[in-house]
Amino acid sequence: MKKQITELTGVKEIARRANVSIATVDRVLHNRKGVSEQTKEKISKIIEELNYKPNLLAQRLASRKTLRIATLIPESSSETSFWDAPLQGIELADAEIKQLGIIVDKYFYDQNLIDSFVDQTRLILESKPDGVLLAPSFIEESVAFTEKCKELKIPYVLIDSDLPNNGSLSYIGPNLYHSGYLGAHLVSYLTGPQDKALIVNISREIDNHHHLLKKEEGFRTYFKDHHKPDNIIKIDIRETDLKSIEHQLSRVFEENNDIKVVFVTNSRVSNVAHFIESLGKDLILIGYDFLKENIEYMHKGIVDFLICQKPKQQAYRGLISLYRHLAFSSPVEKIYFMPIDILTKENSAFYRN
Amino acid sequence: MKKQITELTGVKEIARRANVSIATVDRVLHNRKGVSEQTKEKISKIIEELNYKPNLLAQRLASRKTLRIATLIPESSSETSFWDAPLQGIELADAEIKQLGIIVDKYFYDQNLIDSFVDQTRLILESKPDGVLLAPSFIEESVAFTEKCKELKIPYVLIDSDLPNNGSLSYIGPNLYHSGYLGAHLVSYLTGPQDKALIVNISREIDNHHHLLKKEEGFRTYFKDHHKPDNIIKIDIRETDLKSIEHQLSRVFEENNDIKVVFVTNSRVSNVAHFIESLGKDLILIGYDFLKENIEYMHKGIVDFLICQKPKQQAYRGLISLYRHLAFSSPVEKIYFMPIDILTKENSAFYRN
DNA sequence: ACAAAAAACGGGTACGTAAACGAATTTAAA
DNA sequence: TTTAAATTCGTTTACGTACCCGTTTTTTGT
Repeated sequence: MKKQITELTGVKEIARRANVSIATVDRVLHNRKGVSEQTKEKISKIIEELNYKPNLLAQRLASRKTLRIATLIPESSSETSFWDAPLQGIELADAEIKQLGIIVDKYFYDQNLIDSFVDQTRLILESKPDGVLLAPSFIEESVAFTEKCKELKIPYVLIDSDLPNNGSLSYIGPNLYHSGYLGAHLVSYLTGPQDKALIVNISREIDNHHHLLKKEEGFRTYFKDHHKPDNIIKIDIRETDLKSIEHQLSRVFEENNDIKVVFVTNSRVSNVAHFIESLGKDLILIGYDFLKENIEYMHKGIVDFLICQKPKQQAYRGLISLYRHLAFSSPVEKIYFMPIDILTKENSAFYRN
Repeated sequence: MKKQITELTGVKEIARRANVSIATVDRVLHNRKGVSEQTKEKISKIIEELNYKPNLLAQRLASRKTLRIATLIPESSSETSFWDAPLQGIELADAEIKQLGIIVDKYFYDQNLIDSFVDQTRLILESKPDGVLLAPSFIEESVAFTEKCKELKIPYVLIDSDLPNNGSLSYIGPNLYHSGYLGAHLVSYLTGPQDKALIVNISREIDNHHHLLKKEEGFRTYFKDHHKPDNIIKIDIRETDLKSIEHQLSRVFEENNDIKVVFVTNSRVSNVAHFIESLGKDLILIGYDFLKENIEYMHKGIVDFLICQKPKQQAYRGLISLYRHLAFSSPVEKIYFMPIDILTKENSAFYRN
């Protein structure tokens, strides 16, 4: 004996009203072929009227296919633990959606080895995933990869840095220029217009460098607007071990003993802090990212501000929106700039990375 | 002809291995009675072995009941639009979960009328919801309400302010003390240790006041640690229309012409900004919340910093975790302090409330 | 020892949608 | 006109779990 609960919605009701079977309704819903123009129109109209929204639960349940999403980010290195956070975001999202029939395959590359990146992209393409989450450190190679994805109709989401004019489903990450601009603004609270500033770029690969240049540009622009523009010194450090860094820094400080502000364009600020601490000068130091070592120097009073953009959230959001796109074809924001967070001694304990 | 996809998981597999029916497995899963101790143990063991996790989709689909969640927050008033943001958060979450069989009933009260609050709580209890999201402005009445919820086994989540030692499922909101402390820390960047500070509390109801006092306490503690503690003046403004506010402020400024810093303990900072602008003095002004009018004064340079704690996110998170708790009995963080965000002219454009 | 009550268990349908498969109908080819 | 092919559509099973209802087994009482 069937219990007939009168449903006012659902394919069944549509089928009843249109005087067809649910299979036919299903066909027009997924606009598969095999339906005459006439009945198709009739059904469409009823769907419209009922403002039918499919039951997402039933939909996912009935569709037997398990979606596979590949993620590709740098591996955490001994030099910086920055990429721990995005990985955590991925794992968090993974835990949430794995129960819903989604498989997340994690791939990693070495930020100092272009080849490792290329290798991994090849592996990913071979595995034919349904979607890709990518942190595109190497621009040229990333473009090549995403082109292939486009050919294969694999949607992909970019995090951490963008590939302009690229056909990604979404970009989730910082607005680099503005974060540099904000850095200079903070500096302006702490200094007079005559004080000299030092910009420190620490990065081996020229490609990652692009990331840093954007921040530098923002920083310089603010100084141009509010300070004497020639008050800025800059140093590029390509040898990224601690010893080389300190060596280079000490050279700069010997040559310029009137530096008041130091702006480090990435998470390597703790290395600079280590040097400045030994220097014993009372400088203002601003850097990036919520890393353990950076926070420590902030609490010591060596680092004044950290700028941060929720790397964990970036990856988490990226995966979730990819999942929603694939599973429910939900709309996705094309560009999602993360907020530019300011961390101080006093609020870092509450920060959500 | 049935297509037999060999499932390694699921109740069916458990039933097969235990040599019982699905129904029996179901009984032990929900520990309903009607199963002998013996078979119960056998099944439990297999469940353990298989590390069985129920398919959430199927679970929700099969359970016909639609969950109802009631939300109770202040209505947006002409005096402050603060509560627009939590409402948006609620609506966002609502849109997401309504497709999953959850109904959200929204209730509102007037922050200046205790009775309206009590009335609404009564309505909510009559409707017998499965869960409640509450912004407990009036402490005593809120406690009475939550007590009844506990009796009726209705889980509830608190946002915006906490009821200490209360049996809520979760509290999602600011740590008020630390946000005040941070405010003072920012002030310290902008002033010398001799400068005088004015604390402004603007609130009609004594209950809301509790909220403000916590912030004030944090602010004062920082000053005690780093400045002369007697450098603080304080004013309580109970008549909250613009005219009264300006009248009171002008009196204070007449009596104290050496005030350098103004700390407004809630979102009414724009009113103070309006006064200070007309005053023409170059003061440092810090206040709360990402409201349109506040942002405007920040861009004018009247307001220096805004402290903000994602009210929209608070409500959103609250609803989502309530939903997950009810639908999937997911674990919930007992206390979730929101990050303490610092807004300046330069990063407000990217802020996510 | 026997009936009655209680406990233990299985069969089967439902949730709302997907999709394979086959039946019916129309159209095109001969 | 006949038949093959293509188009249009309906029936049915399946997804994994919940739970009603009826049947079998065990326990209890006399």
